[in-house]
Amino acid sequence: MSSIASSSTPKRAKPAATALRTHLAGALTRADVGREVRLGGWVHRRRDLGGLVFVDLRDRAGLVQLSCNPAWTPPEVMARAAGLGAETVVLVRGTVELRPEPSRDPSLVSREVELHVTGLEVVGPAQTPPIPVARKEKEELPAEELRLRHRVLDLRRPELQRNLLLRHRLMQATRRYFDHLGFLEIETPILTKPTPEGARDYLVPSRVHPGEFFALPQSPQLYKQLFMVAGLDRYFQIARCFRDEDLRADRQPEFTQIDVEASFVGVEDVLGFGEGMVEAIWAEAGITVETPIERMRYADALERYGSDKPDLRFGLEIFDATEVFRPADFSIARSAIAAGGRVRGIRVPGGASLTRKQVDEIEASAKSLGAAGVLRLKLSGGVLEGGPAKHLPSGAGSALGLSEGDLCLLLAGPDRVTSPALDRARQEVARRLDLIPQGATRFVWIVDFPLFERDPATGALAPMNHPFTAPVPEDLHLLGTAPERARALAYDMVLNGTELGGGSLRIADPSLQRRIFGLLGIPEAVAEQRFGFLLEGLRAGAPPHGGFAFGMDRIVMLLSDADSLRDVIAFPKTTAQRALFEGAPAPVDAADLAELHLELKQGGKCVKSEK
RNA sequence: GGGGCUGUAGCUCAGCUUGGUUAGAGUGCCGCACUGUCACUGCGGAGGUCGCGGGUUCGAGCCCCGUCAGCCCCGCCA
Repeated sequence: MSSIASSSTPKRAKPAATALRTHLAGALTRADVGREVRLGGWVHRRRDLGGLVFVDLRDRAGLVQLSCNPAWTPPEVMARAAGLGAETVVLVRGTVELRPEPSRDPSLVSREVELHVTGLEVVGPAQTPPIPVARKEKEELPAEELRLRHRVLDLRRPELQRNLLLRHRLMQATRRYFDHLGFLEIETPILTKPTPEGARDYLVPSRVHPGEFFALPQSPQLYKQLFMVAGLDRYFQIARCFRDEDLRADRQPEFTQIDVEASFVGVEDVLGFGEGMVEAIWAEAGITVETPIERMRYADALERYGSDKPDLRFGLEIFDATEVFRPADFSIARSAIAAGGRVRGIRVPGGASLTRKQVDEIEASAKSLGAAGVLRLKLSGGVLEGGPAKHLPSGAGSALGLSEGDLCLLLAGPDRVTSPALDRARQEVARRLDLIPQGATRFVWIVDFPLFERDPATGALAPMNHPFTAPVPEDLHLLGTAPERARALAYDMVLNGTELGGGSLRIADPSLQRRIFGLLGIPEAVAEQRFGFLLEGLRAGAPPHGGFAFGMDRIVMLLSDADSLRDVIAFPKTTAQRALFEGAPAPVDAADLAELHLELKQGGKCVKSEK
């Protein structure tokens, strides 16, 4: 386990020294040999040889071995050391010494030096821990439920401490970056107005105003725009956001965003800020980001990769095979094309080596996203093989661009269905053929998003991003004729198929904002009721402005190689939205509810008042 | 809201397929011994609501139904 102090210890002389200790245990080196030091830390492990007692002492910086030997340790200290239980907190005093030659193995967790103990005092007795902090090599982690229930113990593990340390450093790098560019870190309210945007709000009842509620913010979106109206010019915040949606490995009900907004900017300015930020954050993690970051239009991303968050670490680009199939007497393709769909697919170089079973699995994952089935073709011995082959004219193999040994996976249907299925198929193939280079980082900006999307059921327009997103100026004329074709001044940053963040330029003109609300079918009165305070701001004279928000937790997760957001958040919630350590949520006293003017429906339980 | 996986000692797991004597292992814990260990070693010991409830059966950790919890996915979510 590597020291977590080496990278975090500031360049001050004795950062660790306090009234009770002189050094960090894990930071002692050969240079300290001969020093009389005092340490404080946790008993990681104890090895009692009878006449000799060794203790691995752990603090934030790492481990050091305490050597208790009657030659230098008083008898009562020997006895105390022999009785130490795991995770007990002790203060020790002694001399730093080089370890005897044969045992001076720097690869040992307790390294080259040890402490010859002359004094030892238990200051924080500990119960036997219900889950182990000191794990043996290859020992499995305890069940996640137990890790979350006993979170303090879990947080003692160097792995989690390293994640939180990295998180801290990335946050500081973010702050330095924006500070240097003149951005002000300004806090926004946590108790705000309920603003339905699709996601569910967490509501907080008002005691003072019966029947009225605050909401926890889903993001500081409206407030940051108002900062621009106020003339603060450049704002950022590492902001907590709340959304009452179901969880995933990469989703928590409360999460942290790097939230940014700036005035008198164009798209290039904002993309530049985002690019510089990513450069600074990745640099802090020791990774150089190649700039400028590649850009791809939304339409191209969907056409070539089937997704607005394409993974560019491998090829397998989607191509259109509709013209090859159009003349063919092949009912699957024919009916799809007749219904306005297309035949699209991917060529897998050397993919003929995939087994039938593997391709079946790939098909199953495509089907799980709504695809009817996957057509397979492969070129083997110059002959096109596979289900659709006999319906295709000779030479179809080269028309499809296939080489010997290639596999071709095709889907027929509307893009709405085939795109996500092909995206999934790309990933499944890449994983099975090991096409993803280790350590590759492929950033891409996705630009030219549509302003609206149509609800497939009702045909109603909905904002692709949010209703304050500005249209591309050249597309303004489309608002009256074909609004679904209008593009937005919006952008997302994608890394390796994961969306890191996104943003847009906002509408500064109240009349354009009114027009957008009109297209969205939001009556003026409703708009005023929901977003009145933003609209009032716009009417007060708003500068052109725009910004973005990036998911901090997700960034830390990627850079710390964690599998779950829960490993980069100190006190996370379970997938059922419970905090096992604190025991939240919890029923409350009936009297407290009454004071909030709330009553539970039948089935709800509250605590009986004892007042 | 829907689907899947998991739940046995403090912890990690075996036992379940094919119901049948006293439910095992490693580790941790307790005791004894041990002067250079570092996953210390050796000997001994304690430790079980087989998640919970119901059912089938002469008999259930094992089969069936329900339920709770954790995780993963779809829906939802930027």
